[in-house]
Amino acid sequence: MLQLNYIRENAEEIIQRLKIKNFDAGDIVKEIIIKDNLRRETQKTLDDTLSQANKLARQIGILFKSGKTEEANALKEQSTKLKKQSQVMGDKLSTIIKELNKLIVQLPNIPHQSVPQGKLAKDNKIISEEIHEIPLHDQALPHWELATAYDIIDFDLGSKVTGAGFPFYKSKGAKLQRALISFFLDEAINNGYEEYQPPLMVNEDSAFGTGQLPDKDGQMYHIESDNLYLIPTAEVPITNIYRDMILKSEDLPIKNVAYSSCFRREAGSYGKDVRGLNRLHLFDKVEIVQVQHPDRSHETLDKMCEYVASLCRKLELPFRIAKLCGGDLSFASALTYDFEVYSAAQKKWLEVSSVSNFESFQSSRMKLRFKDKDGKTKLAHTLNGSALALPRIVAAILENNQTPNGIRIPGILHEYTGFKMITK
RNA sequence: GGAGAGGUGGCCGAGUGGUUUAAGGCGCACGCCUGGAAAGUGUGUAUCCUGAGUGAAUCGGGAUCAAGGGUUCGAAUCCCUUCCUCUCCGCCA
Repeated sequence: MLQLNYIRENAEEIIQRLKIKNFDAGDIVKEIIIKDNLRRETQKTLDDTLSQANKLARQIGILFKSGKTEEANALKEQSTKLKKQSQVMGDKLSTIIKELNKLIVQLPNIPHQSVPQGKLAKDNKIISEEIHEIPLHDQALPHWELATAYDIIDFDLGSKVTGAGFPFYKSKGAKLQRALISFFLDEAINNGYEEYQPPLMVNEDSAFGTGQLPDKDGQMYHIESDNLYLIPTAEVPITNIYRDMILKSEDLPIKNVAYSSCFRREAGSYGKDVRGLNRLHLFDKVEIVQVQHPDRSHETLDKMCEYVASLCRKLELPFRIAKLCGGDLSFASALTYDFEVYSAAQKKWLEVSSVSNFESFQSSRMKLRFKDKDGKTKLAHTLNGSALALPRIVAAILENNQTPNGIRIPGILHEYTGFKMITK
């Protein structure tokens, strides 16, 4: 969420820069400024009235104590009147504030200066590519067929027991999942991240804090009886650790890593893009989260990207990095790099990680602040990235490493899997 | 799930309707003292909104004692609702 002061002072610039996100903020910003003026006016009148009432109440107290009951009773009448006034104004003020918040929450984060123009994913700018030849044999199969052929993932069983998009992983398929999770966690820990194991459900405040509510409401599973949300990513609980906190500047950067299941309704997606592991309602992911000083957050974003790239390299996967264009950038993000690995049998690039700097957008919602060296309290910057999401990595590993004799496991994982090949 | 006790500043803790403008302590920061330190001593020590000044210091108003509502001229204090913590019982991996 953008800061009210910032909107007030930079209205024109905000409108211009949000155009890169293909968002027309003109009307909303105008209305915010009008509402905000009204808010301040109303607040001033209310505060003055309350101030009078407070003074009177004190006087009455003193009069009662010194036995001047009649005088006190006379003042009471005045005080009652003021009270009624302030009640009316208070209601008005809270209505205005509610309306104002509703408006502010509609504004997406401002894209970083470097975000390229564009509307769709095809307008994203590929900024680097590390590819190598994947020699596939004649009978090469897409991963969903490999999964059945080697009996390592069972999609039908998932459909029977739960529904589409909830696969079972079996035997070496299950072991491969565990191996990847451990590998990703160990790598992150070696890079200075602290491991957390978060709750898989969060309350409404947390879902709002990281920006899932109100705009992605339908994408989360909601448990109505307890008003809890199943997390779509560990980003939500891990970032919300710091909600309503004022950190010390020496606490920064905070580097956390968490493995979690991720639950996504994925309402409205069908077709060949969702085959096999390409899109699931439930999947596993290791997520890295950082809280950083505003001056250093973009430097940190680059480091996080370099880290994610190192994972792809170690897994011997061809990958490329795209800087998202304005139109593809998420609501809360200022700058995002997408990582895609090449899945040879599908002949497709699969998105496996999204590394973003939210700048102060999440912090503002969460009231995540820090005391800077100059003694001032400022909003911190938050960043996160998948490092990495399992299903598509698994898809790419299976497809790219298939041989007539079985599926080869990348060397770096051998100590985690305990086997080098998946055979029939 | 049932019964009971609670939730006060960074932390501990006093406070059951009116100089509480939240005591006192610890911690922290700065100063004094000291050859240096400890001890001692003094001062300061939340957040948000807002007005004047003005992108500084400063001065003023309002809000916040888990959250929200209510009673009252006046609420940390009384009442209601929700959330959370602890103890006992029940259930249970």
